[in-house]
Amino acid sequence: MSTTNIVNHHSLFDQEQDHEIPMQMGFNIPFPPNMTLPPLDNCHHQSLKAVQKTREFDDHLTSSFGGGGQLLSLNRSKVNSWAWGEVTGSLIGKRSSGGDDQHHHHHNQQLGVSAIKMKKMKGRRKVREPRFCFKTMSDVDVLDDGYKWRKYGQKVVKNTQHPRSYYRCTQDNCRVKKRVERLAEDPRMVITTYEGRHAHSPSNELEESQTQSELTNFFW
DNA sequence: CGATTTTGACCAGCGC
DNA sequence: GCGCTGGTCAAAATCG
Repeated sequence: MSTTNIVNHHSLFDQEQDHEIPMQMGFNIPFPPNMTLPPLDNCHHQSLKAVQKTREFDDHLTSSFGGGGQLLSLNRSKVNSWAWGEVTGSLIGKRSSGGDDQHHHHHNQQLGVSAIKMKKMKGRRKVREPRFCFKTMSDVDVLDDGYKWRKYGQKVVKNTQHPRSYYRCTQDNCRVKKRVERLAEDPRMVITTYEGRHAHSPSNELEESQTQSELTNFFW
């Protein structure tokens, strides 16, 4: 059961016009998909407010959806995403974490880079990549979001029972990553965190239902 | 046999 | 500096 809870969310969104949703939800961040610009901080807050207004989220942006919806919360980090890469847009320095990331993450995160890549990346600056996560009640860990992912790591994080899995988009030149873990306090919950934006479409030829594609557009 | 997962090693950042 | 931690690599194992 609950193969893709995400499908259930559709019922909540379908009355909305497709092109309206991303703006309202704030995930359509006004910077190009090649991620040369940071996910502007101020955009963050406004989006959340928009979410509340539009979707009647509560103050903590946590809410149960009706009709069997299982997306319980949405969260978007404004300062905790970091990456290495070329910078063609605005540069940003490191800023302190505002503690706005997932409540279950008690600290700032920085991306690790391999030694080889490190050499290549020498001299380049840090750029933040957009990141957001959501909590889902689900039996399956990996929700089908229309993209293809390859697992590249698994780690047991401190103070948690369940390991965290790391995935990368299989598309060439797409460095979007996601990680999946179960909430320690409630193992029924799956936390999915996306990092970066796809510079391509899901390209999931078959079995991409309309529900899924709509949701895909909605999120990323 | 190519694609993907598994898994320990390795690395950078951080706090002390 | 040292140890801890989370993120990534990469070789081997496994899958389809």
